Amino acid sequence: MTVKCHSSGRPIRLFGRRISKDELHNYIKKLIDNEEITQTCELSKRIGKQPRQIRRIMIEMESRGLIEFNQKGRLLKTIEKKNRDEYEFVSKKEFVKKPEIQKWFNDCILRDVKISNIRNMINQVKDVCDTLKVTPAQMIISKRVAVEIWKNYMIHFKLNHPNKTTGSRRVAMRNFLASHDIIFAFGMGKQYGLGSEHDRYATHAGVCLDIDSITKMGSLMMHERDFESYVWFRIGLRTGARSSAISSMTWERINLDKDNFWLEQFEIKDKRGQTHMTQKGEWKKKYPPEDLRQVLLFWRSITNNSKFVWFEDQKTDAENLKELTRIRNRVIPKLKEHFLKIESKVDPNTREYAKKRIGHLLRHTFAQLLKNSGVSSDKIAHAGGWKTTQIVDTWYTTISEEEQKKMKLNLENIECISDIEREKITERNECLNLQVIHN
DNA sequence: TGCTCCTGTGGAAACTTCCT
DNA sequence: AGGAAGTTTCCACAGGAGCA
Repeated sequence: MTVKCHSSGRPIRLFGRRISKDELHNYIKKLIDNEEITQTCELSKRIGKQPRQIRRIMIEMESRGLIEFNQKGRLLKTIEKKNRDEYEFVSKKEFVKKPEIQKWFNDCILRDVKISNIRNMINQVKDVCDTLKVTPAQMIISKRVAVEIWKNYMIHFKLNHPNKTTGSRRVAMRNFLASHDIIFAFGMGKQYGLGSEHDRYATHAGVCLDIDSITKMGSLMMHERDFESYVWFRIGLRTGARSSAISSMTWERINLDKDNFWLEQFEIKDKRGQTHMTQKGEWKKKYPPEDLRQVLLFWRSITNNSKFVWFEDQKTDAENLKELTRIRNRVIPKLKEHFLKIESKVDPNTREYAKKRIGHLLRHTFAQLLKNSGVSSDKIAHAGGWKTTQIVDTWYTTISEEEQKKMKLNLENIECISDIEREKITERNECLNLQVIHN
């Protein structure tokens, strides 16, 4: 009924003045475009009409193509708007308004630290303040005071949480202190419990799904017709990519030609200057085996996504980035479910890791299986997109037992026994033989 | 004294899980 | 669902050890 009324073109009041529907639409569009207001309630306040009424007008505007909605019927946000919202959210907090934290916050922004990481660090330092009932200003009176406060906090923390890691807290505290010129010479932070050593250095090197478990997991997924997980699983095992790189794959970056099969994945962990969906990172070109080409052909045949491998294009980068999270949150728990059905057959270290990070286990498996088959670390580093072999050797792979046994054989073939030792060994063996005969 | 090799250190990004 | 809390990677370089 209301729609009918509007379609007749009856004038609408805006701030008491009679205007046409077009004029109202234009007014709202200006608010959305110029002031980046995307919330219905916020618009309703600005215009002085009920949110429900605004909502109806917005639906009309959408049908006329003036504005765009995402799949949930909300106004599309741009990535710039999303970022500004996040910065605003953090800077509005009481703790961040304190001048010492404000300065630190600004320093982080200047250094291009990601807002999510800034927020994490601020919360860590806030915990120190809350625990010991001190203010940020009190913490930075002097280096001595800062160290004393930190020591007290660590004692309290370790007594209450003996099993929790402390690395990120140490880094956050140092970061905060550095903003106020309290810095430690290289290697000296450790003396005050403020070193940056890793909590668990490379404890998961060598975790790897064996071929048998891989086959079983794959069969389970296919049997349950969980094709999405299966395709993800196979891409992970064949490319060694991180979950963010898998989830952001696009069809245009995949060449499915039989004789020239390659694909590109966008890794964001290091900012290298290239951009994909507004994130900085680097495209890595990979040449996976034919079996993955078949899997991808199959996946394309049962899905209709034209741009992205995993989801429909959501029109803006901000919305697409949300989709990356969604697909990850959907697939990885499913992978874990499948894993739990075969877990008893996997070695303990791998099992423990798989329960924590099944998605990343695929990357570990990729590296370790290549290592087991005799591929050198620098080639693995190149294939998996690591900058150097350091990470491959320390965090991912160990020399397999099989390789060590092979080396043993090699060593046995290299003579290094003196004549005297050889004679003694022969004598001893003869003695033993005699004893055996006597017994 | 200067070179190479190697490990430790620093800083932070990515990611998972917990909580509301 | 989204933020807070917590865990695991990742790169790059400082600086010590060994050597000529």
